[in-house]
Amino acid sequence: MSIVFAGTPRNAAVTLRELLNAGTPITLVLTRPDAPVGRKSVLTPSEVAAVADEFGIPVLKTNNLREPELKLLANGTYDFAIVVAFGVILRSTALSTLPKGWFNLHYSLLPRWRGAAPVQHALIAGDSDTGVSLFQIDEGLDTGALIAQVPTTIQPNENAGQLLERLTHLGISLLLQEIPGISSGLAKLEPQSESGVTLAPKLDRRDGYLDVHTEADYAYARFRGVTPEPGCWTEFKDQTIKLLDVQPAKDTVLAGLVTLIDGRIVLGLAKGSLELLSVQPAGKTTMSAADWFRGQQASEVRLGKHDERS
RNA sequence: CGCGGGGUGGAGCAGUUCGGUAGCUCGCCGGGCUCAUAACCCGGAGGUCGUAGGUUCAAAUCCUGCCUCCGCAA
Repeated sequence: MSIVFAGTPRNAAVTLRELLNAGTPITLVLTRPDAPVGRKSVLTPSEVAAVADEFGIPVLKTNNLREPELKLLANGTYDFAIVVAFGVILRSTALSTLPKGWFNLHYSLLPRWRGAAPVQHALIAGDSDTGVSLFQIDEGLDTGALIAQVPTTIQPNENAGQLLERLTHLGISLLLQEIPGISSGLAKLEPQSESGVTLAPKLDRRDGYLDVHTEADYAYARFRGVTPEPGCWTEFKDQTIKLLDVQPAKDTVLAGLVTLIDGRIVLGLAKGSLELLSVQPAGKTTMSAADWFRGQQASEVRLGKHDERS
C-alpha cells in the first residue's frame, strides 16, 4: 500500500504530519512550487514541502499535472491520493492515474460551500454549524461522492483561523478512520445531495472591507470570516486601517464613529456596535485599539469612506 | 531598482513646511482626597528625537548613506 498526499498550506502540513506520525504509508507528496513570500518576495517552500522534507519523503512541486508528473503517478507504485488544500485543479487525466482514485478532505458539509474558501463563507453567512467532508474527487468542483462527514457547531466568537484549526483536527481524525476503508476498497461512496448546494469562491482583499453602514451582526460575521485571511479592514483618513480583533458590543454609537465608552473603544455600525480591541493603521505596527485611539487625541474619530454620509 | 507611510522618555501621538536643545494623552513611582473607584488633586523619575556623516553660530527640524517596521502591489 502506497499513498500520495497532495496539499500546500499550514493546515495541510499539520494533517500530513499527523498522518505520518500515525504510520500512514505516504510515499510521495505533491505540493505547489515555492512561492515568493512577503514584501521582499523571498522564495519559500510550502509548509507541506517542509514537513515532507523533514520526514524524508519525495516531493513533487507543481502547479499543474502534465505528462511527466502523470507518468510518475501512474507508474504502478501508488494506490490512491489524499488531497488537502492542494490548490491545483485535477483534471480527468490526473484522476485516472491512480487505481483507487483521489480523495479530498473538504472543510464544509458538502454540498454546502463547494470551492476554495468554505470556512470563511460559512462564517460570513452566519452558519450555525459546519464540518468536514471526505469524498472521492471527480471532474466537478467538489462534487464527488461522499465517504463520510463530521459535523461541528460553530462557536459564537470563532474566527476563520480558529475554525480552520478545529476542522483540521476533525479532518485528521476522519482521515485516520477512513483511510483503511479506502485502502481495502470497502469504503462506501454516496452521491452528494442535489439540494443545498452553495459555492465558496476564494476571497480577496476586498471581501475583508468592513462597511460601517452594515448591521453589527452582519459585520461581526464578516469580521470572523475574513480573519486572519484576507483580513478585515476599513478606512481612516483615506488610508487603510486593519481591524485585527473586535468583539460585539451593546452600545449605541452613530454609524462610522469611534468613541470611548467606559474604557472601551466602540465603533458604531448600523443597528449596533463593535468594540475594537486591536488595530493596525497603514504604515504602523499592530497596536491595541486603546493606544490607537489615545493617539488621535479626539473624543471621537470617524472610520469608513471620507465621502460617506454626513 | 514596483508604489507608498513610519521610526521622538514604558505605550500611542504632536512638533519637521517657516532650523533656536522637547510637548500631549496615558502608563509608572510617591503623596493627598474619598465609603469607594479604570474617578479626582499634588509632586516625581524617565528621552544622545532609529543610525552614520554633512551644512550651520545653532538640527528632532535641511542634505546624503544605511538599518528597521509597516500599508499596497506581486
